[in-house]
Amino acid sequence: MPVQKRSAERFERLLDACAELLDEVGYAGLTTKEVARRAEVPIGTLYQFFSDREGLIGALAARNLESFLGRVADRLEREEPEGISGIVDVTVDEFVTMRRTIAGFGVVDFGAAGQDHILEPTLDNNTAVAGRLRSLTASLTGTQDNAEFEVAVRVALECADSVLKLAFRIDPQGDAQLIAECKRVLNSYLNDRRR
Amino acid sequence: MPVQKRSAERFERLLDACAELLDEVGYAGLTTKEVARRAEVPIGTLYQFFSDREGLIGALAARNLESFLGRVADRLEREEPEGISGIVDVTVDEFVTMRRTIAGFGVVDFGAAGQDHILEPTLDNNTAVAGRLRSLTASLTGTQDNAEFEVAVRVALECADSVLKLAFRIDPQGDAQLIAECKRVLNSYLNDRRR
DNA sequence: GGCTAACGTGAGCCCTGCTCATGTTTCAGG
DNA sequence: CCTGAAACATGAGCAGGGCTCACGTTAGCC
Repeated sequence: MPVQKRSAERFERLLDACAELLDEVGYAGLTTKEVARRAEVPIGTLYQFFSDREGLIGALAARNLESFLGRVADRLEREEPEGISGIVDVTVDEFVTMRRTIAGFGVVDFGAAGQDHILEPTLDNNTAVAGRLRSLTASLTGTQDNAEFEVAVRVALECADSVLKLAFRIDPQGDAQLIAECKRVLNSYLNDRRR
Repeated sequence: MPVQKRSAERFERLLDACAELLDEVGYAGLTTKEVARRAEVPIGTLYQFFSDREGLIGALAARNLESFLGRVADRLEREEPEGISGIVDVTVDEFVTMRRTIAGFGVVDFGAAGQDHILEPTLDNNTAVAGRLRSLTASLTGTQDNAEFEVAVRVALECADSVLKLAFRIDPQGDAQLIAECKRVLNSYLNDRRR
């Protein structure tokens, strides 16, 4: 991570260029040379900030995650939704909104497929996300924040991620029916689990 | 697709080598040069059978799909399981078995992530799989094979795929608790849906 | 045997990820 | 203001990957 001011700007520019390019050419088509060219940063500088191509994409994923958690935390605090389905609504809707508005979010969200352990070196990505989400929601639901609950959140997160990916594969704006189905899956599962 | 005998053998050897290598070096680390070397086939010949690297992996995914559908169809016919949860059991268990025994299955199953439309050019992979699974199960359940049901199968498939991927990320033999959770998700969702 | 189409081959082209030797800038402590 | 060291900047070039293509070999029909 850079500490000086110009470096920090370049760092952000590189992430922005990376996100844009992911939307244009996809994960496999992304080249570090083109990212550097877009950001108007020499290739050597890119490699001063990021260990390698995966590190670059991982940093983008981390930025996405922080942004997502911030937005969800804000809305949960403000709206204090009721019960599981309220939290599911907020979380899914916020994910959908980001998917529609944040460049590259559809390709890497919190970590590109196949490529893991980029957010926390010892955890796989969605586990890291689940951990953060769990501490966010446990207080709201009053649910015991135990091992059972942890598993439930992890499973729910995997399902949500995959069904929403499907929703956006069908329709670039996100197929409404499938977004509704996503919530249905989560509600059915999480409600059944509480017995 | 090759037609002569020696070619057909080489074709299979290439897929086998590809599957092995995927387990060893992962999706990103797979090189066509190494696949060809392993299969003792010149690199030019590989490109006579497969349009490119993705075509090679796509062919492996197609072979996996046929194998999976064959196994599931066999077991469903033989055991005639009761209700939704019976079918879920058989299907998930068969997937888990293949995941444990078929080389490369954990990496590509029916199509590597991010990379789509390799089984059917117009459909995304899991939609193609869902279509095949649907015609397999519709007769058994007596369920109307309608649009509603199609959506349900697609959603269920995405969830199953992602939760099982998680189960095998946690434990190379497949975490038993998460495999159970996978069935739970599917049962909760599919039962709730029938109302 | 002759002929054509299918199959077989691997040196090498082009492009990519990444490095590294060499400079330049920043800034704390004097 | 000076000075030194640490942080930052740079881009030619290397290693290695995907894929091609011009040229050889075989299969199988007449």
